[in-house]
Amino acid sequence: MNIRVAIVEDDEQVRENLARLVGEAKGFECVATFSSGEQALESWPRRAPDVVVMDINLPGISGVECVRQLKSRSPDLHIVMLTVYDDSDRIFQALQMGASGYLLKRSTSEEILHAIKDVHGGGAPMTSYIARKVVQSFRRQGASDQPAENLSKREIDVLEYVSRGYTNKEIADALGLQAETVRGYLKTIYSKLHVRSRTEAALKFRR
Amino acid sequence: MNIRVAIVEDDEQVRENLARLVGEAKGFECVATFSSGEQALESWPRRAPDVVVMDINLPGISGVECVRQLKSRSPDLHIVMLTVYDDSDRIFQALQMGASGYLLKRSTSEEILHAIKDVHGGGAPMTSYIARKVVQSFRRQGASDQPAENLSKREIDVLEYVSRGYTNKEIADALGLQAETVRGYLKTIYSKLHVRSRTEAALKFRR
DNA sequence: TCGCTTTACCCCCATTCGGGGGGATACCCT
DNA sequence: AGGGTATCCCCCCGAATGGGGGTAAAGCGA
Repeated sequence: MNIRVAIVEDDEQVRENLARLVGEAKGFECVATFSSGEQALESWPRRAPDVVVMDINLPGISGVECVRQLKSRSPDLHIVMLTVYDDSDRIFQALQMGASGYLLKRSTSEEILHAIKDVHGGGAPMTSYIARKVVQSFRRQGASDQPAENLSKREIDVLEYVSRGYTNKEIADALGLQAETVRGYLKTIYSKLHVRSRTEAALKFRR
Repeated sequence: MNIRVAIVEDDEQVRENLARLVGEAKGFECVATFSSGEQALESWPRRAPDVVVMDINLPGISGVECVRQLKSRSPDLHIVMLTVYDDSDRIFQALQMGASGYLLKRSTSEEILHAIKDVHGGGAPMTSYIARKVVQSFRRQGASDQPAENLSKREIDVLEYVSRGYTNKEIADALGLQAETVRGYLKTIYSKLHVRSRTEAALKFRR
């Protein structure tokens, strides 16, 4: 029983090479190749592949978004992302969306086939370099869960209103402050929570 | 055993009248009066009152905010709000913050004493006029819980990114759209969810 | 008394956002 | 063929937001 593999990759060279590698290897089978996320989502085979090898950097819709949609259709799908850079933000996003493994594009043929076999068996393959990035991403986000309480009383007051969808002016009215003061608190809240918008802050607070 | 009552009301006339009413009535006792939310929060008696009568419209911090802070200190506190207008927004806010009852300022002495006795016994007294406003508020907010799914596929895609704290531009990149298109979707999302900001939409989506 | 934090306020500035208009396809249903 | 809906794009505008500075008083522990 071959492992059925699909490939989503815009670079023709890389795509062809991957397809040939998978097609010729014993125990593997390349059932589809796509040059964009849109194409993959449109022409997705009725009989789903076992593993998808997906470029994280696609033109049009991103690899991360493509992962999100594929996983919502086939939750059991195993997806290996291909990355060129140490793009830890995107790596973390893809993790959240349900990707299982990460490879650098310059991996060897053996590493690639091993990774496909690995995710198919439920593993989470990634190079040690990528693994370190992933750990860093998790730490960055886990770190803000514990010490979320180095916020001052007043900052928490403000955050509570933010997390109810209030505007700065409404918060100022509710707390008897100037709108400028509320903005001042928000700035320190953002830096303490490591976020860049009120929506992110609200979501982190209402975790 | 008297019902221990505290009063928070900025208008001296109203405050005095209420204090006298409560102080002279059998079974009631006025243990504190405050002319502002700030004063109430600062000088809150160590021995908490049973019931608080609170003006919803205070100078400085609002009655709603005062309710929020008092309830976070004493969750068992029963609070009756005094309202002059048919301010259904504030009424609903105070409800969320933990107030129990609502009175119009022009209520009779009997109505006021009855309301205090009522909340003390676990009731939720309010005039029929206010009750109707409350029901309306609930309907406005409950209505958007059920038919949250008249959103189109694409709108849900956008909303999912919004509820992860993405900006419009980031969403556009992820979905392969123009930022203007994302804004267009957001506008219809807001009207369908009856919200006015991405933060509110995100919170409602992640209900 | 010296730092330190907290609270509260202020300025500028570029970008983003929200609300109001439009459009243009395309599809489905009747 | 007409009505409805979904998708995608565009304009304007004023307000809100986020990021960068800053000041100053009050409180607190060392």
